[in-house]
Amino acid sequence: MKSPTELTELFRAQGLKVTPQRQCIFRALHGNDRHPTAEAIHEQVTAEMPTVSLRTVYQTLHDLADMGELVELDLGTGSGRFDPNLEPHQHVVCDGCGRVYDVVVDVSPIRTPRFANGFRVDRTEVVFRGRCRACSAAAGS
Amino acid sequence: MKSPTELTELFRAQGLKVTPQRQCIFRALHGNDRHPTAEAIHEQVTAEMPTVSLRTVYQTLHDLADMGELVELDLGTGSGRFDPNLEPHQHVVCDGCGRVYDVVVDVSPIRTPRFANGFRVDRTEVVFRGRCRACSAAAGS
DNA sequence: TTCCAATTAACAATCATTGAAGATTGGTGC
DNA sequence: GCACCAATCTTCAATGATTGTTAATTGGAA
Ligand SMILES: [Mn+2]
Ligand SMILES: [Mn+2]
Ligand SMILES: [Zn+2]
Ligand SMILES: [Zn+2]
Repeated sequence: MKSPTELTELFRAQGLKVTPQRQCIFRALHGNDRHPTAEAIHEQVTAEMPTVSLRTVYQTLHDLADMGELVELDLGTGSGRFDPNLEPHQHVVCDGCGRVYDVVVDVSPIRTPRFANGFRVDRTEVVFRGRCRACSAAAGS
Repeated sequence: MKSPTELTELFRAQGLKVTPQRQCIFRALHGNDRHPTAEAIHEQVTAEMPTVSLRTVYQTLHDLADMGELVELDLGTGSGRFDPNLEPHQHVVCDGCGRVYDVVVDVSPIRTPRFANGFRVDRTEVVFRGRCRACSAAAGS
């Protein structure tokens, strides 16, 4: 994702308004590697601007996703995750706490299957599931 | 998943009752490679037994999943999918119609990442996303 | 056949997300 | 600096998938 400053320019260039709400959301996302939910961003934003609605957060997240500045992920954790990391990478998901970590793996050795029925594969997603150290310890007790 | 007959025995052996509703659900799942939603199973079941509730379908699906006779998948298609295929395999998902196909790929060449923070990876999921022939054609028009 | 715990059906509630509509405001042009 | 209006924001209702609750029903052991 671009920096808040660059996003401000980008929004203006596209004829979109740059509101304080949006800028606050830009800042909450910038450099955020926690794969936050809309709710998580909302909490972070309301700490600074208490009146911002969750609806506005969703709208801005989708605007950014539409512009390709953000990727929305569905990792089966109950709610969508938003990822400002646009580099090709894969994810590690904890079954216990739902935390998501980035990981770079070479997926090229996976042979993309060929389908007789004309299915066109656009992307290959790899998700590593398991338990983080804290959740392993908790489950063992 | 075991056959309806075997499941009947298995349920009895576990002290669970074998109701006509459950048997009908067993039959709807047996050999089903469509990765049905609870709703889809419910439709199939109500064709034969119109009074079966969706709640009962969910309950039985979860019972089967708890017994390891079924795998519940969240492939980001909006609702959970239930898979009676217990062989190791991966999935191909159409972004258009949400249909899910089985595919067997060798995931062993993917190096499971090692994490300094003690994350224990239990399984590696690979999802191939794209469009089926019908949806490619529809999108092109 | 009796009986009771397991199961079922009906329905309310939850959670994440989206729809709708009226109130507010960024920023362009004066 | 001020007026204006489309874009945006807030509020609140609605959606769709799933789960909680509870009273009525029933499988199957005795
Ligand atoms: Mn990521
Ligand atoms: Mn499958
Ligand atoms: Zn964890
Ligand atoms: Zn399709």
